Amino acid sequence: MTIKMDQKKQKLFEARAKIIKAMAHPTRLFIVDELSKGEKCVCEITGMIDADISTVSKHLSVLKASGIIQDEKRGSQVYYKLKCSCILGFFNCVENVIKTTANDHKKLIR
Amino acid sequence: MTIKMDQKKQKLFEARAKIIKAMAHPTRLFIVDELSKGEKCVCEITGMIDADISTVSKHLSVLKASGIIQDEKRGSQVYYKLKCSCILGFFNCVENVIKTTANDHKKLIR
DNA sequence: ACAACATTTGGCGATTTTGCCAAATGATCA
DNA sequence: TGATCATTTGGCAAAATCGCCAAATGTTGT
Repeated sequence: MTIKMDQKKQKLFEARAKIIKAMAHPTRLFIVDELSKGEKCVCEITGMIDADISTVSKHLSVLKASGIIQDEKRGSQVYYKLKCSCILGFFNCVENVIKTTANDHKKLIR
Repeated sequence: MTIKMDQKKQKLFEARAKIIKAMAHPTRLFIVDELSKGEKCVCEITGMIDADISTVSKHLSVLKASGIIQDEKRGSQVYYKLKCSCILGFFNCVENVIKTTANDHKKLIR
C-alpha cells in the first residue's frame, strides 16, 4: 500500500527492505563485521557480545532469514558465515556517509 | 550495552546502524532509488507514493537526519537529493542476496 | 539413561517505529 | 491582507522490534 501503481514494484522494495532491515541493528552489524573475517560458532560470537545468549541467537536467526548469512551444524555447535562478501561494501559507504556528515558539521562551526 | 569491552566500538556500530536503519523501509528505499536518478521535490515524490504527504515528509526527514540525503528550498518547494552516490552499491548487493536466496530455493526443489 | 553443554524457541513487557489526521509554518500571488 | 499551495510538526493509536527469562531441543561423554 505504499508505492503507487505497481504491485510487483511494491513487493520488490519490500524484499530489499527486509535484507537491509536485517542489518539495521548495532549488534547484527557487529556480527556481520565479525563474520566477514571468517566463520564463527555461536559460542564465539556470544563471547564477544554483552547480551543474553538467546538474544544473540535471535539476531543470528534474523540475519539467516534475510539470506545474508548461513549456518552449518558441526557436532553440538553451529557455525555461521557470510553468504555474500559484497555486504562489506555497505560498511565502506556507511563510513563515507559518517565522514561527510562530520565534515558538514565542521563547516557549520567554521 | 551490547558489544563487550569497547565503549567506542559500541558507539561506532550504533552510528553505522542509524544510517542503515534509515534505509530499512520499503518507502524510504524507493525514495533513495528515485533520488539516485536525480533530485526531486517533495511533491514529485509524494506523487509516486500512495501514503499521506505527512508520512512521506517524515520518511524524508529520517533519511535527511541520517545524512544520506540533503534538501534545498527553492521558492515554496523543497528539493531533495542523494549526498553519497555509493548508496547505490547497496542495491547491487541486495539484489545479489535476493538472487542467491532464490537459487538456494531452486536447489531444494530439484 | 543421565548429566552437561550448545543453541533455539516461546512468551511477555518495554521501547521504537509507522502512518494518519489536524494544525502550524512558509512562500506566492491576487 | 487574505487565499492558496507546499511542506513540516504534534499527537496518538496500531504494529513491529528488542531483550530477558524460562523451557525445549539436540549433542556429547559417562
